[in-house]
Amino acid sequence: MSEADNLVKLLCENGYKSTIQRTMIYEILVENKDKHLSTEEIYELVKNKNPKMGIATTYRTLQLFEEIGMVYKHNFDDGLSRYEILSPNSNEIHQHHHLLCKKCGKIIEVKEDLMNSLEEIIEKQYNFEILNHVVKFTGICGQCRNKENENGNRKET
Amino acid sequence: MSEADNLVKLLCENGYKSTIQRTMIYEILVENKDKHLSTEEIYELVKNKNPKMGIATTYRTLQLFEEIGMVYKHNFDDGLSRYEILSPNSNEIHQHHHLLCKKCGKIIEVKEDLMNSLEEIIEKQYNFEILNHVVKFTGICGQCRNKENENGNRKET
DNA sequence: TTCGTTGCAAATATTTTGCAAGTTC
DNA sequence: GAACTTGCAAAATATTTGCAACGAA
Repeated sequence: MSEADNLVKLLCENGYKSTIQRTMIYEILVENKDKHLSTEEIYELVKNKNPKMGIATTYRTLQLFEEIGMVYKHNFDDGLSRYEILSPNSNEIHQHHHLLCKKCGKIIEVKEDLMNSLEEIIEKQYNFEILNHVVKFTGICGQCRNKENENGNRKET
Repeated sequence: MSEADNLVKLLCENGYKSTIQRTMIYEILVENKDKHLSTEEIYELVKNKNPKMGIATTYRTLQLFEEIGMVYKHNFDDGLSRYEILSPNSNEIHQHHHLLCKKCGKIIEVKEDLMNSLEEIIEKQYNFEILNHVVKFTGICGQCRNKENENGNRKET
């Protein structure tokens, strides 16, 4: 249970309460660190342990976890939101390079941090024909940063 | 109308017919080159010119356009698919750098191709606090490339 | 004429929300 | 005990599909 201390702390810091449901979802995410589980999949896994679990709670919890920066919400264009827990200790930017095959939908994860001549290397190393690529940065824009400073760090309602 | 020749050619090459609806959607996309219109928005714009237009056709057409590489399907996590026409003449990889604000949902487009020390520059230049970033490459994976060679270049059914 | 395409309506699928009951601090 | 959280069911939203009528080659 000591692992979950991190969760309790994060929730508390953001003005949220610790509940059995949130803890169970957290545990499932930790057990599946390296996967990209969908909301439905997470819900099913939690329901195995606690049959009373509701799907709405799962949606609400994962949304909350994203808000407090505990998970990353992937979008692989398969019509589902998929979540991956972020390492709590590192402040480094979590970097993921994914190769999404348009034909079979397979997701190939590239581990290395190849920002330079990335494309060339990927083309060769993975035999992957790059048709298109997108770089997305998620964060807080200037305007919101300013507002944050005005309002302190309170939770929105 | 000469612009649309490109559409007719692309459709024909892929075994599809040219229709009024496809042409109209193409024209709307060309008129809004630099925007990221949602399916609904495209549908509304086309319906202004042709009130008989159906939403299902819009969905089907945009799906088709993506398949033949005429458009890029953006995902900005706002629950909608957004489309942008791709320049037909250039074979270069269409590169987009987007700053997505998690709080207000604003999409800031970064025009420059800054792959090196990108983060540092963005942090300063846009006053954007980067929490996370993802690099996605869309294309064809090795397995599918091999299959393509076996099957020739036929349309899937 | 043949077969792809359209428009409508109904069906799916995912996610969100209202609300009463239950839980946490 | 006050305020937050849950579970259920209903609602909302986006997208897909069946099918008869239509249109393009």
